[in-house]
Amino acid sequence: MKRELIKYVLEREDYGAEVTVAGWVRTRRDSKGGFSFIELNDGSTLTGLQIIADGDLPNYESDVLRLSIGSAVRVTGILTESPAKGQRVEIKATEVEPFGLADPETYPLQKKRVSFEHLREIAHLRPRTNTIGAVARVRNALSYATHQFYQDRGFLYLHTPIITTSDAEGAGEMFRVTTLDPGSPPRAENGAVDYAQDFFGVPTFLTVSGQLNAEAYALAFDRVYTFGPTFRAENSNTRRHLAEFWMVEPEIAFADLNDNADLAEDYVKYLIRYVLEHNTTDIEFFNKWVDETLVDTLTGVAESDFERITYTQAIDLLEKADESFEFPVAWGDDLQSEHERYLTEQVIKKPVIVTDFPFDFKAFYMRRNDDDKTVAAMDVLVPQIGEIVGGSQREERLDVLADSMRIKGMDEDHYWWYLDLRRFGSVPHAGFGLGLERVVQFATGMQNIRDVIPFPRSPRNAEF
RNA sequence: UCCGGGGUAGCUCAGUUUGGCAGAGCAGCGGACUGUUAAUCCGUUUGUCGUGGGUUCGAGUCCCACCCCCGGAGCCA
Repeated sequence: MKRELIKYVLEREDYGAEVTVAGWVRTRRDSKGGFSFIELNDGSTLTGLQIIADGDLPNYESDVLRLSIGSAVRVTGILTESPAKGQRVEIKATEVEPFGLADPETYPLQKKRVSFEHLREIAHLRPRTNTIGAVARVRNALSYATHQFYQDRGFLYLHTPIITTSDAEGAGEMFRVTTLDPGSPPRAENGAVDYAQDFFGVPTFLTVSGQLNAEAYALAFDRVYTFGPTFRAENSNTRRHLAEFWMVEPEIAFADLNDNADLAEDYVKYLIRYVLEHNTTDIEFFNKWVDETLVDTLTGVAESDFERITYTQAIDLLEKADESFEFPVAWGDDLQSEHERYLTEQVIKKPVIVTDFPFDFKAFYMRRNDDDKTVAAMDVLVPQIGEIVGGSQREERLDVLADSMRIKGMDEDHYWWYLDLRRFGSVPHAGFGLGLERVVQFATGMQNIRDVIPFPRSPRNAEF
């Protein structure tokens, strides 16, 4: 049987037409006038559709009165102008067909608000709540907008490997991938685990970034982007980190750090404008229930020019700051979270792109500046979230790259193919990584990153 | 991993200071009322007080160990 999504029904004005909808009951209120109100939600939009189920229905007693929150039902009826306040249209049911019911004694969700902490324990049912439902729609919109943004600009969507042998940046613990028996792995003569007998013949891991592979394709397609899951085995217990998260990584050839910053700014603004325009109902819901400054913040970001300062200028600002920081400010030390937040929230009060960080604490592949002290790196900082984008111009000069790798203590042989890209047709190129969940957090105002991904993976949590 | 705060009814939480019958609101259930919409009103059921030891006549409360959750920090996206 044909059915229509509720978000489209809510826009119709052809009263008297017959429509069929299906979804899950949010509430049922009985009137002693001999009929019931059923609020139905199918996830297509935040707003539910009100169903009027009259006592004359043949299965009113047997079925309608047993529909409670969480029950699945299909309804056919007449589109009607609602006589009461609260909604413009409603459905006067001619047929109510129940599917699976939900025992109200044991169904974990209730009409009242429950805490996000509790919803994480029922991650399989939480998409039926207003907030998590709205998060899912915004996340979907941001994903769609990402493809639209890059496709419109001629970028090639690139699928980079999930299983890798390289630890990309040398930073961050990785998840090992193996088919060896953890109880009794084969041993080499020296007693170490013999990975020659493992599936790939070498130690392998889940990727922490698709960047190195993306660089190879950028040097063939001019502009590419990846969009997929990445993994970090860090024991991070914060509201901003996950063990499995989705990252968008564009990589552009014939480009420098400035081009990179332009791209990042355009992209972030595009995403925010997209959800403001297309997810208005959800954003207003978040503005009302989660963060009442959200719409102002998002509008500000969409309309403002991001401030651009160098790391050295940032240190100057922090040293002049009339603020006592837990961590001291000194040129050569990385910016701490408190420093980043002070810059974007207190001093500049809008997104900031900080560039040209000291070589000492940045990755080997970042292009060294002429001052021989800094590299062409950039971080995009936004209020509340902090770092939302990290990127750099890549080192395209073979001798300099090799030198950087030696200084950082890396095995050049292992990266032979990456170095090849500098041997053959090397060009200046740049790219960045954007954590999708961080953007979902920013766009919704949701405080905890575990609430903006359907089934979060974090230390001690992989149940669903 | 470090610092801090927590874990008591299906949910949100009081009770722990000073050891002495296990509590409230909401949800659920029964009823009343009502074009209702976080409905309202009356009545009512519900407990491994995170787990394991210990002290005590007696432990939710005191002691020890461990587990888990939340916030902040580090790492980063």
